[in-house]
Amino acid sequence: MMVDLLTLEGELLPSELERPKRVQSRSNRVAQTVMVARRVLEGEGAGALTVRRLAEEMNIQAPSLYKHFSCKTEVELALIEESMFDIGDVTHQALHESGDLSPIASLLTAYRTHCLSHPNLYRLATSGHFPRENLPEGLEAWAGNPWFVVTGDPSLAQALWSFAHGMVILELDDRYPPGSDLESTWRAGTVAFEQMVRN
Amino acid sequence: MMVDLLTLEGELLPSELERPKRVQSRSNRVAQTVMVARRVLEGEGAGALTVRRLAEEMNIQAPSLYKHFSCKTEVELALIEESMFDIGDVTHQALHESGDLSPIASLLTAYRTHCLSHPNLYRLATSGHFPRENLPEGLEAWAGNPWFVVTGDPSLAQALWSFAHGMVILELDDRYPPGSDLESTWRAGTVAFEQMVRN
DNA sequence: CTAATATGGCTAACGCTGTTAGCCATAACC
DNA sequence: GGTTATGGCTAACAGCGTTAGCCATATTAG
Repeated sequence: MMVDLLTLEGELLPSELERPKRVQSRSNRVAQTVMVARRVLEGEGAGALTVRRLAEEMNIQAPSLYKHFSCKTEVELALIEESMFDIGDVTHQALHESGDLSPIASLLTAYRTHCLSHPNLYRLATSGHFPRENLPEGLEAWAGNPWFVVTGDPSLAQALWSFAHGMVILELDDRYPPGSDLESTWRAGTVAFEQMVRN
Repeated sequence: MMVDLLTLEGELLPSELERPKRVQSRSNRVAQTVMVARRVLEGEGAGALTVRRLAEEMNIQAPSLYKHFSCKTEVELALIEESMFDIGDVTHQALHESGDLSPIASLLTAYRTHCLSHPNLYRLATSGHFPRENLPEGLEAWAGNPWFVVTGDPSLAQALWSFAHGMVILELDDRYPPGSDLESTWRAGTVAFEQMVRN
């Protein structure tokens, strides 16, 4: 992982990458479809996100959508891209508004709060095959950079992100035994990684 | 989380729970179906696991399967149960065969190795809605116990498991940037949690 | 031993999914 | 003004999980 460095507050910190641009701008109809898709997905879950349902929401017939998209996964790709931009924005912001929290705690809190409030979008964006080739260049690196910033180490960054994703996805899927004190679990993980950057 | 304690090697360690029994034994045809389902799923992925395909493998017609299962998810439930037993066995064994590794390192290594070598079964067992109500009583607690044993604390146990699951599922879905040094990432996470139990 | 019942196959079909082919009206362009 | 691209439409296909209903065999009850 190649990363530029700059001096910030006397410490060597990874520079913040530039927010990438979308590959190609969307036509009106495409943008509208993605909007509708997002609303349906977030409101009613992946099961409701069907081609016919999207068409119905736009008052056209299902096959007409194929004049704008080559397949359903292309719509989902747009949603994944939006989700990654959103998460990137939220996590970058958490770096600048840590308050009295440690950078790691701030990042984790922001990540958890945002992702849990967009469960279906998060699941879509983080489960199954990752369409790396069809995403804007630099998006993945930009979205992942905050994890590197707060740890200062690529391996620790990935480990921290893995912990955060595991927590979120398991919480979303109701995977922890009933009555689990997840606040405490987040705290335990936070401390574990905080201890790693102090040394 | 209520856990019995016993004295082991001078330390207070959580007792190992008893391996639960299956709720009801399977008829021949049911057992055969689950076997076939597992083979198809592991060999060709979730997309190949269709009712018609299962029937074809057994030389019967698709609707005939409904004489043995009320729905497809019941077959998947059996696979989830098997997967949890397998993972539980592997992780419990890792506790007794740590070698020169720390208990945490041993557990994580065993978990990673096993889960990565059964990708489709792991995805099925750990993604989406968790059918807690339809699993054998005690299975969840038994399978989760090793995480508690190596940490000595429920919150730390859940945090460690979340890290491990995040790592495995993200690795399975090819979610880490190409060229990532995942060995190093596992090591970083391992150290982070090991440091938490020393203190 | 016979009659009733349960077991486990079968075919046909339904409603849903994503998707394709092909037709046609309007809009834009040389 | 003729040509082409845009973006609708209907009809239809294959595959999905699933249901209804029929029927032969196996098991059990009287």
